[in-house]
Amino acid sequence: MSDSARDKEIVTRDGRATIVDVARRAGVSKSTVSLVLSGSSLVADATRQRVSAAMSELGYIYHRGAATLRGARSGVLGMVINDLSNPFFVEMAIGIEEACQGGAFIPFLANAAENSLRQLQVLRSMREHGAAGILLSPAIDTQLSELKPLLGDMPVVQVMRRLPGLKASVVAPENKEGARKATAYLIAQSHRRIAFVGGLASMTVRDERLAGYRAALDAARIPFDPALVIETMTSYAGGGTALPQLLNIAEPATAALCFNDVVAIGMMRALAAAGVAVGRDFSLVGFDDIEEARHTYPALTSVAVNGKNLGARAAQLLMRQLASGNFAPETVLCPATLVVRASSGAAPRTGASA
Amino acid sequence: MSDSARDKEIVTRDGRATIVDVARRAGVSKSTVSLVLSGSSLVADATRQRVSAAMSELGYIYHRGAATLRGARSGVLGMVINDLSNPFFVEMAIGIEEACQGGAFIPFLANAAENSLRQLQVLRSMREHGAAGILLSPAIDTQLSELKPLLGDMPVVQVMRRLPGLKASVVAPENKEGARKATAYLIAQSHRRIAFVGGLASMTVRDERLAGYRAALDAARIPFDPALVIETMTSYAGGGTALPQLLNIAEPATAALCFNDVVAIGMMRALAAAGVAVGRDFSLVGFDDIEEARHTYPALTSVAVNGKNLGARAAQLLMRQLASGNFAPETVLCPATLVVRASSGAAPRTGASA
DNA sequence: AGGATTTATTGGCACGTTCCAAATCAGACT
DNA sequence: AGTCTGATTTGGAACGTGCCAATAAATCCT
Repeated sequence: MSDSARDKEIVTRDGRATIVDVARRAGVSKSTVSLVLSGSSLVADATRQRVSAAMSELGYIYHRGAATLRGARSGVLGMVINDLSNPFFVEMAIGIEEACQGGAFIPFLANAAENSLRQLQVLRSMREHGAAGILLSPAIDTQLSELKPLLGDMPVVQVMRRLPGLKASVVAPENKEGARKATAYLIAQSHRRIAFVGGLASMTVRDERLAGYRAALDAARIPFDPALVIETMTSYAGGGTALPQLLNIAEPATAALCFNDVVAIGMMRALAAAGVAVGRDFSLVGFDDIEEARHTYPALTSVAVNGKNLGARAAQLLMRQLASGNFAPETVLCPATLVVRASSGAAPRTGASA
Repeated sequence: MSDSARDKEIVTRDGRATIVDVARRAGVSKSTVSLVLSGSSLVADATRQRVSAAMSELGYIYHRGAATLRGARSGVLGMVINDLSNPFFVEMAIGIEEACQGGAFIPFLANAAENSLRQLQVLRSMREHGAAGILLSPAIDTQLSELKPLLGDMPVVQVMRRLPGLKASVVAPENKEGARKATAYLIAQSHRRIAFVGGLASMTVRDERLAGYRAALDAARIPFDPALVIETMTSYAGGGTALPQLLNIAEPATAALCFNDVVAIGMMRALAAAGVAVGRDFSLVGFDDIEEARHTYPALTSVAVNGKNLGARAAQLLMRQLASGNFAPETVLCPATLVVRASSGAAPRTGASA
């Protein structure tokens, strides 16, 4: 009995069928099943169909672990995003997803929430699973030294954020130029006391945007006033906290360029609560142009970065590098254009300047 | 030469060190390294340290594929979310993430964007990688028959959404009761022409919320008018399209309960554009209470579901089931409470009723 | 001291897949 | 009939890790 019984029990163990089970069922060798799996043209049509039938009859599932063991690549891309509570990064993630549609890769997202320890765990886990590549927007306090050994030889594309010194491709918006344009626009609206609000000093993105702000001031011969530059958390709440420091001073600000839209919207709410008419008494400009910027009241003027496009470009770059095997770091800058809406306008005439 | 050379070359192949390489370097057997890896108390402290040192010297990375091959569980949870452009689901995902902090599991997120084909791919990929369990918010048009074989014996917890007939745990808000409370509140504000706006008929969540809406009407002896129930896409844009059908009719609506906040906010914008004062001329109530609801103007009255809590509860349930090995389906209902803000108020006295 | 028990360590096999070289087969041609 | 060619198919032999049974070393008990 034992011999015939062994022949009959096709599915071994805990219900998970293997290619050997499939092979036995279809009356071929496991090698043939493997060929069918990889879509090889070597196998005859009739055989292919017999094997496919056996697979679905047994509810076969491919065991990727066994495959990566033999060196096969896994077909997953890891995205590591750090601030999913900022809609901009969600739009970026969606852009990445969409760019991968129909391609050979499936992206998985992990949110590290600015926790660099968690970021390390997540990256390690992705590497352990044999991710083919990584799309990374590093946590604010990421240490280069701890990140480097973990990434090893995995192809990495940095999106939006960038870790100085990391030898990896970068896809980012023209932060400096965008901020310069926005500030120049406010100056053209005859604002002279223009604040820069939001973000923490350790963020490279903020450095770039701040540099654009200063460049525009310099070009207009407006002196830079450190009192008008305020660090905050990059959250709705953060935007609110900045307000007193801008209005309760000798020469109050009449306009603000915010580090991003989330901060701007938080600030807009605080302004409304303080009875200041945004767009008339005070001009507000955000950055990123998230979808919500169109729905605020008044609608928010913002520097459009197009997060979806940014994500898509990054995903395309990574997939192109994976396909070609050439991982030389590249830098892609995406345009940032000013979108004027109702939250900004001419400076009120009460100011000290002409 | 060949013999001594073979002994010296610790790291084989393409730079990836194995447990055997580590063992040789530390002067122990691979079994001992394996024990160190699993944190066993069997291994002596001195040995453990020697092994750990060897691991970091070689830049060893654990090969999870090989481990799952031997039957080990992978430590990843898969979350499959379908509408990441709805901030509610983002909040839910963050809740899941937070609940996994410090636990033994790392959650990976995949966005299927209501594409059931993609959802299948993503689920298959997660299963192939040996995910320990799945947190699923199924795509709208998911077919039970195609989902079932793919899930197989993987533990699944459905969050927010639910696929009728799927034998898996569910964590969801009290949709019916929440909608009932919101509608009763509008009735108490003396509204009589109350619309229900948004969502598509195929959504179970909508069915439940609509049922609550009807229950409140029935309790107040207000006749149900199908003309006041409008299907839309669950997007900002969708909310806007509904407006003409509510105002350009014989007895216009004076209030609306929206399927969710995104629809409500879209509708609020359309109302503002039409010159209708939200909160005075027209009362608007959303559902979910996403963070943005507090930032609209006027601030949006909404039925608070607490997406973070919902996600956290689901993650806890799944992890508890994984720890105990008992996968009997459970149902967890989370409270939904009405949060009144400025977007709703008493009905204008121009109406036909008392 | 000698066995019993505990504490550390170790080979070797198995897991499910891919790849390679080799084998088989069906015609076609010499 | 034998040989060649191209089209299919097939046995292994890895890949890196976990587990089990066995061993070696150290400690205990009487």
